[in-house]
Amino acid sequence: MNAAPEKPEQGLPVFVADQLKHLIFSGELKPGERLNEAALALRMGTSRGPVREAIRMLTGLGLVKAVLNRGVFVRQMSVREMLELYDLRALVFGFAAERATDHLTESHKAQFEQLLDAMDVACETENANLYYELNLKFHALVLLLANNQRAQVAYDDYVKEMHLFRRDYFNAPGNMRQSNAEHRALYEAIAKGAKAKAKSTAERHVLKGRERLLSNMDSQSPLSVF
Amino acid sequence: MNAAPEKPEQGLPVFVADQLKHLIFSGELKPGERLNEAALALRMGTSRGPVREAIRMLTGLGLVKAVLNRGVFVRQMSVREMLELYDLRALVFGFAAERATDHLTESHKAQFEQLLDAMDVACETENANLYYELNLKFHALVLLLANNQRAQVAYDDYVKEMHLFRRDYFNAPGNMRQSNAEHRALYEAIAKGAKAKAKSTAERHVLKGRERLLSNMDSQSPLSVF
DNA sequence: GGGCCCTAAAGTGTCAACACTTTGCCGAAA
DNA sequence: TTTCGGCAAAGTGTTGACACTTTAGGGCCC
Repeated sequence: MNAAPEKPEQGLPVFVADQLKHLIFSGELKPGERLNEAALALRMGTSRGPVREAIRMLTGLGLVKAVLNRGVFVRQMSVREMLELYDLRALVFGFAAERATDHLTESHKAQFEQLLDAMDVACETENANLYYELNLKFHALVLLLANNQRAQVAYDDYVKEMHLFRRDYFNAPGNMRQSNAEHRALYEAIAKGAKAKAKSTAERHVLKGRERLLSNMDSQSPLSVF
Repeated sequence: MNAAPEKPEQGLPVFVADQLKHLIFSGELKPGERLNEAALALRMGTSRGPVREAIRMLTGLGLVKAVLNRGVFVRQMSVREMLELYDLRALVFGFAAERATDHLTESHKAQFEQLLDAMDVACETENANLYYELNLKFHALVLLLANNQRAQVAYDDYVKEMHLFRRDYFNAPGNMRQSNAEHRALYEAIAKGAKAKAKSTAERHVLKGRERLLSNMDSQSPLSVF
């Protein structure tokens, strides 16, 4: 159960921080939950010092929130924050799609088509997990082609951050086919060099997720909304 | 010379981190410079523990970079990073300007006009520092009206982060008048509710800064470019 | 039975000491 | 003079101990 004694190659705090990120994004540490320094130190096989430093890194990244004398808690995203995040994600994805038209090579085209086909297969076999993975790769490829590293990590952070939202509303598959149709339209716009089309298609593709969230909110318990 | 013994109200690490941010953004700690834990601890009147934790927060924020066993260094921005940052800043500012059309009140209009007039005065008196301050407030007001807190802090971070660029190229005033003309055009577009116009005007306004940077790079020593 | 205070346990905040790594200096050999 | 080896100083990495705050539980009074 102990963490792997693998790589203090970059210092214990970094190692612990990576472990914690994994615990958070995998859902083992749930939003709102408190992080116990002593317990974590024991689990990671270090003293509390490196654990505290790791936690401070996460506060800088906005993954946890510290309250004086009471501990640090995994950040909880409100609906409002989630909606705002969708807006920014759509913005950056649109930006990336527009730029991607300038750096598309044959090799990239092949990757795109391979991904699209694989996602079609995932649709037909109703394999939501696989589709999710491929979907991430598709988006990552667009961001890569945008040739703007800063935008790339920003988008990546946005996606990761969305995992801090409580999971209940967040599992609306079934529109995989619809989603992949949008992917194809986006790819074709990029391949044609149609910048404006690529941009608006990409933006709308992300905003679809925002709308899904909103309609899910309406139909669910209204007390958790604000 | 010692830091004010004012507010451990939020914990020493947070206090130290704030001090460090101030040292960095004020230029007292220059990009590339190393942070000496013991010296800082002495200066802040604490032990090294809280200093280390504060530094880890800054690494999470991307303000400093740690190298194992060799210390942490104030981050240095390359030209490429600076250009990428301008792109994102333009994107977010355009987004904000578009949204701002939806939340403009009479009170805000008054604030805008007051700022614009004050900037005109700053232009005529060649008061670059004052213009810079007012300019920040103008942009902040647009972001406030966008009604998206996440975009607001993102934009703020972008602006602060640009201070990590070496200062040499970064002092091209003289186009204050031109700049304020763009401000006026942007405000008018927002006031009219012309979303597309507001968006494109805002984007271009920021990208002007990017172009200035590029032309400055061309005319200066070519060895620092990459 | 319900509410209040008091106390012990748990947990966070801070510190000083120790171990290890890097850096700079000095002298000896070529 | 230059270079290489090694020693000492400086600096970072980590730890365990101690102080303080919060929390939970039990007993007492009303």
